[in-house]
Amino acid sequence: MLRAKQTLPKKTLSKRTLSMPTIKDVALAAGCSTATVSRALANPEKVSEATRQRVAHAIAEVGYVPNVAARNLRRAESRTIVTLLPDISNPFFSEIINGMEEVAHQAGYQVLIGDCERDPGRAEAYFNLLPTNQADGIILLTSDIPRALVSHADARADAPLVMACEFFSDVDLPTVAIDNYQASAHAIDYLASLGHARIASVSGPVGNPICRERTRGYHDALAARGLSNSARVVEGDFGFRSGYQQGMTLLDGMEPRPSAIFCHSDEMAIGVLKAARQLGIGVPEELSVVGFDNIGFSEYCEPELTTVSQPRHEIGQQAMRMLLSLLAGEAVVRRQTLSTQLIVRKSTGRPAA
Amino acid sequence: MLRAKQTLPKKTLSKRTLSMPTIKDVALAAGCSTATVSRALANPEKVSEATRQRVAHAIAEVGYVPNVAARNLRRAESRTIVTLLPDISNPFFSEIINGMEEVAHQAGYQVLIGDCERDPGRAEAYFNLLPTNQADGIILLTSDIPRALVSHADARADAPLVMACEFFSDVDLPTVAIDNYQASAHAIDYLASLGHARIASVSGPVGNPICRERTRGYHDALAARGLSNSARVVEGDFGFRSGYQQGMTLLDGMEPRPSAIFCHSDEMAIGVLKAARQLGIGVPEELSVVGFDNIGFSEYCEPELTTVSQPRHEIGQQAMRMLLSLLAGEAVVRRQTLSTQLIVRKSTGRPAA
DNA sequence: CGCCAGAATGTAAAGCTTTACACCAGAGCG
DNA sequence: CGCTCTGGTGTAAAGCTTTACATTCTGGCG
Repeated sequence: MLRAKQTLPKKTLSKRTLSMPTIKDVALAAGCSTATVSRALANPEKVSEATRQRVAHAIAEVGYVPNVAARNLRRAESRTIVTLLPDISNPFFSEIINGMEEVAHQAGYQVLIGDCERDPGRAEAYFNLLPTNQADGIILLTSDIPRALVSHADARADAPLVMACEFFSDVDLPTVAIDNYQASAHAIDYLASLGHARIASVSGPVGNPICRERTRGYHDALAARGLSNSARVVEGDFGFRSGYQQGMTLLDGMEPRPSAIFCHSDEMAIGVLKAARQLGIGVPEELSVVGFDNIGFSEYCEPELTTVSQPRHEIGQQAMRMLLSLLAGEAVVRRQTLSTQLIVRKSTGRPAA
Repeated sequence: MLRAKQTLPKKTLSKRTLSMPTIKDVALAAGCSTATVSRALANPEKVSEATRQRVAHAIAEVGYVPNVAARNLRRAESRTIVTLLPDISNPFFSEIINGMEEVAHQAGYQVLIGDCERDPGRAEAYFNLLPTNQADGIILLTSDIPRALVSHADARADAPLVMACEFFSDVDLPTVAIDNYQASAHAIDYLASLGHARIASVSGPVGNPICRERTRGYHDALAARGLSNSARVVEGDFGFRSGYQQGMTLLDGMEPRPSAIFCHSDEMAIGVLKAARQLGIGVPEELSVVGFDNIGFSEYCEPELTTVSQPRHEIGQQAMRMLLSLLAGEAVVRRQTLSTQLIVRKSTGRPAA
């Protein structure tokens, strides 16, 4: 079907059939210099009203749209923020990302999502975007990256790095997160108040600081109720499968069997639910299960999951705001703690007997 | 804690404390011109072995890393591919994205994820990245965008646009997808072969071409079995909630009640499962449910979901390969169809009585 | 009236790379 | 020996914008 065109020189112009108008064309049309056009766009207050008008007209007339690459090159910035996360397929992150994008776009920034899926090399590649101005800042949604990448960052108080949800035990970055200790303790307290005396926990990776915090909250809350001797923590990886496996461990192997299980993620809680089902253990009659994150599924599993909800959208927004402030050279509150909420659904109840 | 530094001029150098070495520095160190350095990197075969060595050394010595912004400006490209999707929080897309990123990174491209979450303005903004060389191409994972954006694209055979999963009824873009008609017909056939005679369907948005295809497959498969008169299709939006609501419509309102429901997404199928549970309808004894997509959760719901699986990773890979070929000016097979698989789990069985 | 401040604008360099073109030397060949 | 290639390299322009600095002009003030 190839129409006309055929007679073209070679195979040039696959893009930009007619090359886009540049700032020069605008200057010509407006009868002023390129500098003035540039100023009219970037610092309107430095240009007279009349000129501003003429420039605006000229821009519309020639259909000018600024070449961002050239601008970024000159300004030594990219207007791009990278967010590093361990696993893009975990729905927990999507709402956070939405929050981030919302404020980023409003400020004229792009968000580049960096999936590190447990390959530390990836993280390094993304960090390398920083010194070359391919990215202006990074928001970390994972602490599972080579420490060397960030270790020097807490010295420079204005390094364009912020953590969201997670944190490092040894590097002090600006952070927005929840109080994991509190949230966990509160969940345990809730279970204890229902009468549970044997409360086990499926933790996330024990190397993960937020899991440590949660486990600390778990132990302390148990201790406060004098239930320390029944404590039992097993390790998962936040995913369905590990929840199922560890659920089996806790429910099939142990004697006496726990009457409640607190999980560090909804996916693992749902895995535990499956294990219980398979073993013929009724939830919540014989076993209570609490998850963490309040992902979409948690309302649709059987039974609906009691879980700790984080304000994910807000976490994303705040983290991005914090990073943009950092980039603007403004002072920031280096630690923001947002509140959680225990959402009680159908997977928890009083223990049998 | 602010160390030394305090005595700095103003607040300059927040980045690039020591400005990065440029290609000039390398040229100096290697005793050649910048052109030669550039060639040594981009077209090694055009440079003598000896020079190549010297350049390599010089690069290592001065710690040079190319300025991508400058390169992109000069080359009028961005090495960035945008993928437009309707909803980032839908886990269906994450595996596709992984596939895309895999081949993109290998080829030195970045993937920018564009979440259009039902705001058509967003899509337009992303399309505008194309003429300004902020993006080199777009992969569409949604057909729900203003038609004007793509309508002229099928004329130019080499427009850097490809569709994955979805397609337009009226615009003929290079596409990689499954055979939705087939896949749907196969699922219905499977249900019919179990003995089901009243098979309803929860479709995705009826304006969506892939849903039309699936519904066509549904009707034809029914007709082939002489079951046309029992056909019943209701519309959802792929999400949990709509599945639940339409499940209620089908199961609570209708007489006689369908004995099987075929859903256009796993989320909706899981919603139907919840509706059935709430109405005390046993699955699979009294009702069979089939989903679509085989998302992670489908193995962990109750009962485990029978579903149509798409090769998501491969779809992502192929789509990206196709786009990169397009960009390279190579000819491409404009329509790639990948095969699906019906994964039978526990949510389907022979109808009662 | 002369000078100065300040507003408005222009000039040109800088940001870093790629690449068209020119140049040179050496090889092969008539 | 002279010519033509060709492989290897250098020069400088181009890609587009921003911005430091220079310039012009105006009005105000002493």
